[in-house]
Amino acid sequence: MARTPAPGTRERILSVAARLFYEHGVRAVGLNQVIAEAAMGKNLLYTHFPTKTDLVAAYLEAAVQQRHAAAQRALDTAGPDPVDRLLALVGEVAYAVQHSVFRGCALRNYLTEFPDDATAGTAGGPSPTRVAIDFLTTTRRDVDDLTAQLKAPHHEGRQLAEQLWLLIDGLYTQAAYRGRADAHLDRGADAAVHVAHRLLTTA
Amino acid sequence: MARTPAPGTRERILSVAARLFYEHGVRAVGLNQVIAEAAMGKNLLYTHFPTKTDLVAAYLEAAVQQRHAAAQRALDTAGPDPVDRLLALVGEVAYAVQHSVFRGCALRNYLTEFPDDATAGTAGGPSPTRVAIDFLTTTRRDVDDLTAQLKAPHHEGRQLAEQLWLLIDGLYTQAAYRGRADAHLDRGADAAVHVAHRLLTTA
DNA sequence: GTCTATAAGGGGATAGAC
DNA sequence: GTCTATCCCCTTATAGAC
Repeated sequence: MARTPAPGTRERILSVAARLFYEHGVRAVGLNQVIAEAAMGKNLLYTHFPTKTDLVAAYLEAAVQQRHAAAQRALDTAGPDPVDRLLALVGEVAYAVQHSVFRGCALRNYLTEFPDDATAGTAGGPSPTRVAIDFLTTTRRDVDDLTAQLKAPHHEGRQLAEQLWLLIDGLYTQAAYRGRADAHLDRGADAAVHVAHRLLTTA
Repeated sequence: MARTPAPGTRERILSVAARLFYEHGVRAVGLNQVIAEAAMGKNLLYTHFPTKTDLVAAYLEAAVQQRHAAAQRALDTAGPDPVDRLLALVGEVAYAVQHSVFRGCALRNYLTEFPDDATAGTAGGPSPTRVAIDFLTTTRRDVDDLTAQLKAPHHEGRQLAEQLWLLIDGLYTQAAYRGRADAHLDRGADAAVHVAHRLLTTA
C-alpha cells in the first residue's frame, strides 16, 4: 500500500522528461537520461510510469493542457466578437512561435516522429497517438465553432475554418525548424496574423 | 579497385531505404531491415554507404531531387506570368498532399525527427541536416524570386513570399498527420490554393 | 518503509570480420 | 550471408542508506 509519499515526485519527473522530449525528440531521449537529470533512483520513475509509453503519454497530456491554457488566456483577452476570438487564436500561436524556446507543437511533432501508431500504454491510460489526435480534433473544433458564429458575408465558414487551420499548421511547421536556417525562413508569424486578418475582415 | 560491379545496386538500396525511412521514420528503421527487404548482403550496403548517416543523407538528397523535379514540372505547365508560376508551385504541393502515399516533406520531417544536428556523414558527403536546410533555403529562394518579379500592386513582395511560404509549410504539416484523425482535419489543399489565389490576384 | 544505487536480463542497434 | 563485437535501449531485480 504505497501511499505516494513524495507529492511532487511525479511532477518533477514529468518536468524533466517533458523538457528533454520536447527539445531532443522522444526517441532520442532514453529513460536513463531522464533519471540522471531528475537525480532519482530508477525504481521511483517506474513506480510512477510503468513504461516509457506511459511517460510519453503523460508528457503529451501535459502539453495539451499547456496549449489549451494558452489558448484560453488569449480568448479571455479577446472580446465576444468571433472575429476577434479567431484572430486571438491565430495570434497566440504566432506569438508562441516567436518565443525562443518554442520548438513547435509537441503533439504534431510526436505524430511526425511516430507515423506508425505506437503501442498503447500499459497503465490503462490513453496511447500517445490518441492523445495527440484528440488534441488536434478538439482544437480544430474550436476553430469550427468560432467560424460558425460568424455573420455573413462569411457564408463559407467551413472553407474559412480550413484556411485558418492551415495557417496554424504552417506556423507550427516553421517552429519545428526554427533557427536552423537563414532567419528569413521562419518569419511567418506576421504573415499568419496578416493573412488571418485579411481573411476575416474582407468579404 | 572495385569498379561498382552492379550499376543498379546503389539505386536499389536507396529505393528500399527511402521507402522505409519515409513511411516509418528514420530512427524507426534499422539497417538490417533495409538489408532484408533489399535482399542483399550486408557488405554490399556498407561499401556503398559506410554509415547509416551517409545512407540517410543520400535518401534526403534523392527526396530533394524528386521535389525539385515535381516543382519544375509544375512550372513548365504554367505560363511565364509569375502569378501563374507561384500558383503552380502552391498547387503542386496541394496536389501532392492529396496523394494517398504522400506523408509530408521528407526534409521537414527529418528536421522534426532530429532537432539536434545529427552527426556528419563519414563519407565526406553533406550531413542530412545540411541537405534538409539547403533544400528549404533553395525552395524558399524560388518563391522569393518569383514574388520579386510581380508587378504592382504587389509592392510588399517580401510579405507575400512569407505568406505563400506559410501556406506551403501548413500543407506539409497536414500531410504528416494525414489520415490519422477525422478526415476534415487535413483538407487544407483546397484552402491553400484558394488563399494563394486570393493573395495573388487582389491588391 | 521510501528512496538510491547498481547489476543484470533480453532485445536490437550500428558496424565490422570472415 | 553468417557470425561476432560493442553499445544502448527498456525493464526488472537485488542490495544498501536514511
